[in-house]
Amino acid sequence: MMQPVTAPRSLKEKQRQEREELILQAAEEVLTEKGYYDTSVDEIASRVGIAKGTVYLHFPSKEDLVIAILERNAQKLVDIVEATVASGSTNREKLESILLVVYSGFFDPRISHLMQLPYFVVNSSELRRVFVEKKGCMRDKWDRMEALIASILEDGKAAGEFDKTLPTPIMSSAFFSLLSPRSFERLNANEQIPLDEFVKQLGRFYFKGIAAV
Amino acid sequence: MMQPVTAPRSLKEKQRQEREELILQAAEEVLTEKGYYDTSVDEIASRVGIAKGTVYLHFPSKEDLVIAILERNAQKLVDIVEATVASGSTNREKLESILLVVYSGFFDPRISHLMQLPYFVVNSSELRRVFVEKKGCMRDKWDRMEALIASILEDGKAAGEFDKTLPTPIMSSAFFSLLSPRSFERLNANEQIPLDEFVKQLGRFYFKGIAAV
Amino acid sequence: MMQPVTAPRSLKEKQRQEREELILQAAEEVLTEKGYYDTSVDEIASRVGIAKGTVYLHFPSKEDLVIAILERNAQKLVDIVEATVASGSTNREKLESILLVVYSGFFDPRISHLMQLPYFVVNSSELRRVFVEKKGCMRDKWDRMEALIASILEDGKAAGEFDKTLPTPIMSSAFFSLLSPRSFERLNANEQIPLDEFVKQLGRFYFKGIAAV
Amino acid sequence: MMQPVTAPRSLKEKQRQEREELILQAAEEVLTEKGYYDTSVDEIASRVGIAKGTVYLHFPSKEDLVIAILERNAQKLVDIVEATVASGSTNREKLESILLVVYSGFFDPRISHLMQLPYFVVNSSELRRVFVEKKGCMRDKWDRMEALIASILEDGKAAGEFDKTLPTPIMSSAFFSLLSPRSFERLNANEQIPLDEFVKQLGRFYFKGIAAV
DNA sequence: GATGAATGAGAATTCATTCAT
DNA sequence: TATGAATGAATTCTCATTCAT
Repeated sequence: MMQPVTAPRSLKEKQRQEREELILQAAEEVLTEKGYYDTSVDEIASRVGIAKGTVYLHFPSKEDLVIAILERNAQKLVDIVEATVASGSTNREKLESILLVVYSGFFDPRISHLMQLPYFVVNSSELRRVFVEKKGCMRDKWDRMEALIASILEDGKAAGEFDKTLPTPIMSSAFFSLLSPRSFERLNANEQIPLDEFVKQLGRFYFKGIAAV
Repeated sequence: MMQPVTAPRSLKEKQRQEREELILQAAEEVLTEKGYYDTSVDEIASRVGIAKGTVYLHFPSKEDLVIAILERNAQKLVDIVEATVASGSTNREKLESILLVVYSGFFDPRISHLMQLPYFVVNSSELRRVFVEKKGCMRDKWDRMEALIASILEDGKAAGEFDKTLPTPIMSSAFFSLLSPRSFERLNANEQIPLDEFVKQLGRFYFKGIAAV
Repeated sequence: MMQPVTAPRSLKEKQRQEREELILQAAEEVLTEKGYYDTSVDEIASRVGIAKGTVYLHFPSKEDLVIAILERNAQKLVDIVEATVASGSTNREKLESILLVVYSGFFDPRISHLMQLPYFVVNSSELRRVFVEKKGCMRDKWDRMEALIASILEDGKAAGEFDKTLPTPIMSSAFFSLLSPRSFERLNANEQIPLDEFVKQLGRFYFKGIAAV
Repeated sequence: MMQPVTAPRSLKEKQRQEREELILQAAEEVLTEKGYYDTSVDEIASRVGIAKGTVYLHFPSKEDLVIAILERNAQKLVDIVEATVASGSTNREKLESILLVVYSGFFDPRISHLMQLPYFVVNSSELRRVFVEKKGCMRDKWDRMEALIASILEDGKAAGEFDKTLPTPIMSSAFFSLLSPRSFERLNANEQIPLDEFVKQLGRFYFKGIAAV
């Protein structure tokens, strides 16, 4: 009662947070390596060095754990994209830097997961159902990113940089499609193109495609 | 009397083919709904209205069944794309018609699966291993499609239609990225854009992006 | 009615018998190679070159098929032993020749099965139950052989050749124990002893053991 | 306080050992009753009163469980035989006491399994493969027993007790053949001979058979 | 809180047996 | 009569989840 509201509590709480973070990291790791079904709670726990049961003190189910990861990643992505956008001056620069950051992230494990993981995970009736139910969380963030891109595009149109006759949704949709690092992965497997060259040319193509006439 | 010699044989064989077709269809259905791991052989069988064991008379394992579906789909896709390309006259028309046929197929269940299924299925360490081993089959077909697109793009460059300074791999990679009907699905969920309008604008954007200067 | 009792009937019947014989042979072959559970009706049928269902026209179940084989083998063994005994003149010669014929048979596939098969097959609750029930058939033959051996031993005792103070059941039991070619198999794997030398020495040992004092 | 340091550890460990022992016992029981193939992991578990999955916490597979039983039994048998041999003074006494202990064990379930189980189990192509691979374990112990018997026989020969002209392998092979309690089982079913009388007479026969001339 | 042993539903696969053709 | 496709019970093994310690 007289206790400081956050002191002893928050010590425990901090430890708790740290452990949860470790679980999330380990889970993300295994998940990316093996996909949803080949990831066992056992392996996650043993990578963290804790017991299986402890995982369940933090997340009510394997499913919830995975959802938590995806949500967190979605948030991270939004943050990165928003920060990136803020750093660009022109509308084109803003979009270019998003392109660059996402593709660079392909080799930066802290970022590459953000785009890759959903592909690895989404394929399960269980999880898909959740995505629909959790619209409030996951979907929200995705929508926010789309809105951000759309606003940049609209700004560009208003400024006469981008083609007014091309519907913004098409522009935005194309932009997202080009963002998937899978294209580059496949490309890179066959012909060795340096990443920055790839991104540069992709940008050239994209901005020519949406350029005002 | 006038019957082909293979009559009695082919009767049995025809029934066998029909049943196999039913299994493949049911499996494809469940697979698309639920993904590889949540699809049980039991459910496939019961959708066809046969016993579990019967499935194993046609396919030695669940894995083989899925592989068969993917291979068949890859072949169908190649066939469709090749036929589509043949029907176009200019290089642009050829690519435009591929775009159209793939997106139209989105609502034609016989075609929509072709592009969607691999995404749902590929995410399992088991199956991914198979894809590497089966390179001779699956990968071959995919490579063939890429080669086809690339050759159209090269022709276009030679003819002065497309931008010679843009590397063909980038053009081709971008083209494939835009092909994924997922973009449209997401788009369509939010804003109601008619499919043909979507494809038309996407084509406009793409060809402006790769147009010769 | 007026038909010859055995003519058209017996043609069919003969073919039937022949086929049954083929089935029995194939089954015995596979059974010896793989044991009861690893032998599938499918494989038996395909070795004969007939359909699985046809096997069931001859034998109501896999179990019955195996029982039939064992019974037939028991009969063959009895026949061989009885013929062998008849050919010997002294009691010792009679037993010696049984020893020899059984061990020689170890390399004669037509005989080796007779002693080996029961060991391969008997280990299944199903079959053991049957052995008890079918006492009338299998057991009978075995008993008959034991009686035959016992009578030779009794004769030998009466003739003053064998030890009267050694109970016949012990003599007979020991004789049967020594008959199992498995001992020789194991022995032969380690140290290379020629079969006839083995049998000779085994006989020497046995007859010294039961010799009259 | 006075407790050994290993207390808490060893409590868990002890329980684990106890449960494992129960599983081994139940498995041995069912195995002896039904043979390898008719023994299901389910039944073993339900005899112990635990869930199927729990069996797999102790043994990675049904096969491993059975191997564990056989190895343990082989070890027990070796131990018993070695102890028995040590207690005898003359070479004859040593062999006699082995005979006695194995046959007595026929009614002592803790011992009878040792000789019976291999016969019930070995007949499965699966397991036979394992026996070859695991030569280092199972076979080793069997070889050790054979070596022990052989050395007793050799000693007896050197001491002038046993027949020098009879090859040791034949003597040893005959001894092992006579050891199989199956002979007695059959005998006992027909004529009621007391066990110790049986063993006494069998010994008389055997030692007369190998006696020096 | 943390643990990890125990659970048991569920999945893939096999194969003796049946029966329509 | 012969066939072999179809059946489905049974088996092994896995793993998310629970709960007594």
